[in-house]
Amino acid sequence: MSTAHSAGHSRAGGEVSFRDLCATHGIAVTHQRQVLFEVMQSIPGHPSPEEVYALVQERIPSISLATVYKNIHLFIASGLFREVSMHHGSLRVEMNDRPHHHMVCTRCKAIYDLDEDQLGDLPQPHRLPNGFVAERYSVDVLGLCSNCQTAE
Amino acid sequence: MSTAHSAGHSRAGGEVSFRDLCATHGIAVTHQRQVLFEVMQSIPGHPSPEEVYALVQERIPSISLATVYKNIHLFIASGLFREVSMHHGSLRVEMNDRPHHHMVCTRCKAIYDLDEDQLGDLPQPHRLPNGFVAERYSVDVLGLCSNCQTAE
DNA sequence: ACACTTTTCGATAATCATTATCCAATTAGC
DNA sequence: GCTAATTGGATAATGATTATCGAAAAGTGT
Repeated sequence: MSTAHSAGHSRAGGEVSFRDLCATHGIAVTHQRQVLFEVMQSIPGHPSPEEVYALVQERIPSISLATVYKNIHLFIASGLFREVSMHHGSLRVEMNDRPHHHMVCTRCKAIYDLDEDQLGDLPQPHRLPNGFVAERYSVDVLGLCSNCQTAE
Repeated sequence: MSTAHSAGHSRAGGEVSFRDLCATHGIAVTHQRQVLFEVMQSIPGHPSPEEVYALVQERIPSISLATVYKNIHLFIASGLFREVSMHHGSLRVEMNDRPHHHMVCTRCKAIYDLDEDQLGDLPQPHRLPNGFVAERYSVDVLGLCSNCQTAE
């Protein structure tokens, strides 16, 4: 039988592609990273690190929460995943009472207000999935502020 | 001279309106709330509680950080201010690799994915203020999920 | 496969943001 | 002004995340 013996390169179904991914992104392949990656891809929605930790523990009981954090950050930095919100980690309050949106610098995390009329008209949602009722839109324009464009 | 003696009601320039605001929103008027409110309104951008605390301390050196937190939350709950981001406080990761946006329930904070084509076309930004260069848009549709619509 | 170098992992202490607690001080309503 | 209810201040407690550091595993050249 043609049992795959692709030791060197790779390219079969799923398992091997993670090695390629790591090679592409220049990070080392470890067992915990592989399992972490697979578990995260299998989770719908946007789990917290603790939730990911709990699920990975089913396969690697000895894994440490610190490892989960380290590798989630590594995956984000490598571009394998992405943060849901680029906003500051601490409570931020909106004092601008005019309707507006935000420009968020993905590098330095600065948030600038962007008046609604500077953005253009947003689509009106007819019907949203799951019976969700919209109250308003909040748009983040993600990009680089002028400072961070020049910085290396 | 017609020096205002509006002891009871109010309505002059700025200072008094805070009493009205509190009355409208059913919260008690205290010195620290008044100063906190004024300081926050004078700050551009989206300061952290620590930053607000530092500035309020200039006027009320004895104020406690806990008081700042308590009243920022009170102001948000009363509708005087609003949170910049409704997202969860902990790190959330995006595993959905298709272009999409989010529906965020303002009550239970759940985040649902919303495929890009379910939303409609977004405006193309021609030129953004401060030389900001946009990479992509991220839209949060804020509202209530089906569960929270029925809940009291 | 082997020895060596570098990176990663696991355990845990440390840090940061936020919340809870509890008593003194201040408001609100007579 | 008097009394009850609310708020403020100091600080301990909690929850999330990061730093530290020796042990284990991965990467590399042979």
